[in-house]
Amino acid sequence: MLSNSSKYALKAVLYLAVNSTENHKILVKTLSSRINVPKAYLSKILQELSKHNLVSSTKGPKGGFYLAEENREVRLVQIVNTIDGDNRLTSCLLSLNQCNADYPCPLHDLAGKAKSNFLKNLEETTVQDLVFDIASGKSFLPL
Amino acid sequence: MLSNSSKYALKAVLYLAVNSTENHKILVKTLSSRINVPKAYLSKILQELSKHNLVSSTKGPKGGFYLAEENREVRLVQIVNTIDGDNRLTSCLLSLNQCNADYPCPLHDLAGKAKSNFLKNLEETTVQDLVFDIASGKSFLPL
DNA sequence: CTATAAATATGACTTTGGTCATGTTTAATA
DNA sequence: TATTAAACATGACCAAAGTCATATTTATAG
Ligand code: FES
Ligand code: FES
Repeated sequence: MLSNSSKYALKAVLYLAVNSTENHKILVKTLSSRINVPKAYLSKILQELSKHNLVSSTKGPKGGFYLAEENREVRLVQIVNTIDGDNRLTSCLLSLNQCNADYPCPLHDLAGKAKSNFLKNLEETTVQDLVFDIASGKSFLPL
Repeated sequence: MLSNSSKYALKAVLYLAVNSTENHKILVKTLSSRINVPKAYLSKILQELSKHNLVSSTKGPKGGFYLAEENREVRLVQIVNTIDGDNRLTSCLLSLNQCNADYPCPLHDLAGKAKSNFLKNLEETTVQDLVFDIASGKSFLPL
């Protein structure tokens, strides 16, 4: 459903969302040990996210990664699509084509509703929304 | 969500369900061209399914693959689990642990219902059920 | 009983996703 | 302005999924 890489990306963004601000940046090294993702690999993922303006960063001493206000409005689907590519979530379960409700495969009804529901949620939900859930104790950040 | 291999497995089983009987067996070669899956690869998948008694086969001249009556009662989840392993469908979206509703990750509610719904459907639905849908024009076999 | 047609078993090859290491650029600070 | 601490860029390496080829076993039919 989601690749390992986008799981890592989501964990990293959520950790930053909860723990960082513009004047409290976080080092890759720290992030790595906190969310339990290999440092070098996490680095590559963060750079990709940074290039697409989904997270913020500054170089040099006192630098690090953080989430600016704008980054908190990012929708989850942007993160997933940036890492996994666009059609991982929209392809049909049986063929490799787009899923098409007018010409549904036998599994379409089994998963179709679930799948489109999930996709819709990813499109509608922002990083900030998830932070609210965490803050209110509705969900927990796995480390 | 599903690996390529299990997509192929499902397509193959469905094709057999619709087009084969005990005295109308189908060659790998034929199946391969009909469902558009590389012959050698399909072979390997069918052998795996056969070993787990999810499809039937006989060797030698006039041999081939087919679905016996018992095979039509197979549940989709058996096919997927045989090919993909057991926990591809039950793992959490963020961590690598089992998904746990009592300690939900931030994505759990987003996808959790969808995911468990899909899983439940896979567990409840038999091959035969899908054949009914195809026969009644509710769904279509992608080739 | 022999020849042949099929699945089956095994393993090698290829591609892709994931992992890591090394060097380069940028910014702070002394 | 020199030093240094950090992200950034690039590419090599490894493991797993997917792909294919070859040899073996089994059953039919003549
Ligand atoms: S057509 Fe196959 S999942 Fe929608
Ligand atoms: S706990 Fe993460 S999906 Fe359920």
